[in-house]
Amino acid sequence: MPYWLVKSEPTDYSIEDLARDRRQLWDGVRNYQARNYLRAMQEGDRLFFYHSNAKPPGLVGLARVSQTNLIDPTQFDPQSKYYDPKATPERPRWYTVELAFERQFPLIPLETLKAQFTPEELLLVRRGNRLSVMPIGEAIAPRLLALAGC
DNA sequence: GCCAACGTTGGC
DNA sequence: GCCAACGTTGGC
Repeated sequence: MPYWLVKSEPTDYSIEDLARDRRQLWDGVRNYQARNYLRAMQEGDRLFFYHSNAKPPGLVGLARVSQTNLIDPTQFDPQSKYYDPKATPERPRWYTVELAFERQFPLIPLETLKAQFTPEELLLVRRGNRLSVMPIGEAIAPRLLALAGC
């Protein structure tokens, strides 16, 4: 089963928020590459949850894909900061998934990830990487799980 | 708060 | 289709 990584600013939506809500529509992604990864997700895939713009930034938990290929409703909402005037219900642009909380674990700081993985192994530590959704290599997932104590 | 990296927009 | 200008991300 594939693994993924999703970023979120904890002031925006944190792993604690997901633990409380149990499930959350992952709306607001407005990058085509990230969207394509979202569309490729299958129910049951697991995701590492990353806190960006945090002190320190790092991995904080695990989630699971609970629903796939959902139309992001915020694209049609003029009140939403994710509103996309070029999207119509007939021709939606933005798709996403629903996440289900699995577990929180002690922070694995970005610094540790940089020390343990090469940029080739882990997209996250690639210089200048700004993708908020990315795949995790099959060989890398067990190493991350081990670091997380899972 | 700074700024490098990167994506998007829009004029031509 | 090119590319400069601009906006955003996100580490530091």
